[in-house]
Amino acid sequence: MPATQEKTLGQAARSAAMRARLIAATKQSLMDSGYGRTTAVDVCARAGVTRGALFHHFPAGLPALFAATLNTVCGEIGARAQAAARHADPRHAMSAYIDTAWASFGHPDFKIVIEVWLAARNDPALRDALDPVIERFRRAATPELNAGLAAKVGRGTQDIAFYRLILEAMIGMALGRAVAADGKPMGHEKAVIVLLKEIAQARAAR
Amino acid sequence: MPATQEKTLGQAARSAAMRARLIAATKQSLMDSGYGRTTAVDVCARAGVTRGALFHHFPAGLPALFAATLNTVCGEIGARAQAAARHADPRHAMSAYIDTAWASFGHPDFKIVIEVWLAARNDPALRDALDPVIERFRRAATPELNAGLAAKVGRGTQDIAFYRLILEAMIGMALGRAVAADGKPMGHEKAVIVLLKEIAQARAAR
DNA sequence: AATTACATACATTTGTGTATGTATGTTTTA
DNA sequence: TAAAACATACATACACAAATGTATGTAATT
Repeated sequence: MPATQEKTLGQAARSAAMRARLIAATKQSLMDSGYGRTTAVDVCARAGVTRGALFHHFPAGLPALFAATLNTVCGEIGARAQAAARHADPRHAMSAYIDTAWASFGHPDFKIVIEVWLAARNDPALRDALDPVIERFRRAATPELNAGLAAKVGRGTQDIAFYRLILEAMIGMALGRAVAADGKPMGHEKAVIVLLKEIAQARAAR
Repeated sequence: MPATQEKTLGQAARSAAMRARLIAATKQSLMDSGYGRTTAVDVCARAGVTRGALFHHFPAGLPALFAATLNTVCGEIGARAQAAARHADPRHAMSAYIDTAWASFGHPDFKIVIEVWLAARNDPALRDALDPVIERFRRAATPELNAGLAAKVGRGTQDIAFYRLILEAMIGMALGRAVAADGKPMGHEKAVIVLLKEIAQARAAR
């Protein structure tokens, strides 16, 4: 039972657990209320604590909590991509990359990234807090800055353009899912993925 | 001079002019503050009127104003697409379509669509107000529902998948521009457009 | 004279930052 | 190894800002 566990947990572990709870509550709130309605009050209500707890663990307030949440979500996304990469067929690098990328962008959680990322555009405090996370993502997703990625997608101008096309299409589909009435997939996603793979194979066969 | 013009305008025209001013102010606010910071107070300050004027012309308040703004912006986007279509080379239907589509999605104003559209996801009142506008757009952009569009992009499963790929990539790039620090284009957009056209021609040559 | 087109004023709500209180845990010291 | 001393982890309370809806006032049109 959690009550006794909490007793025996020690304050460091308790602290980490509370941070995780607050981040999970923030994810929840972002998922079903969006950034605009994700307030400190709402998050704390979901986490079952008062704002005192939030300000204790995140003295900088909501922006810091959003940054931590985005960091967590991006970590999970990266982990999913890596897991998908393990199951991918290494004989078709580009097809494999498309699968791994869609494992990231196609996941419902990506809505969180979109919400927070878009909101940061007009909120200087949030933008500052998010900057390191965004920069980390940018480096990971830019072939010119990521040798491993470049090895997969190629280094030519055409290769990079194709890589960008893949990425932008996936972001577009992720946005479409985020604004869909119920967050359900839109139906044509699979067909687009298949088409991208066909194009990739045609390009490889050239 | 506007002062005397306003005198001789008649109340119907004045009313229309004020609505237009409020909508323009809303566009401005959405462009440089985003949805979250676009409030009735802010819009009215930009328009140089009090909230009394807003509530007079839009008794339902901000949601109605957002709907009217989105409607206006979508109209302008459609007009730009039509204008671009006139200059397009009719010999390459798909290439032409890509140009006209990018004339719409590549325009800075598309940020407004994204902001409002995404916000509507979590605001029932706004969603209700926006529903007709969104439905209109959906019908216009779905080949299965729009014969003219289907004639351009084709009716086969593959054709529609390629059409979706184009659309999603453009939406992705539009989102990227919307979240960019200064709303500037991202650099790879042109290359992606060119690549899409090449793919289109390769498909046509099959 | 009646309606339209606004402005003004007020009450209410909602969120935020901060200051202070208190219980629980942890370390230090006797 | 108690017990005192301190730190941590929250909750409570208050002052304040900003936005909203509405009600009422007033000048200009028709």
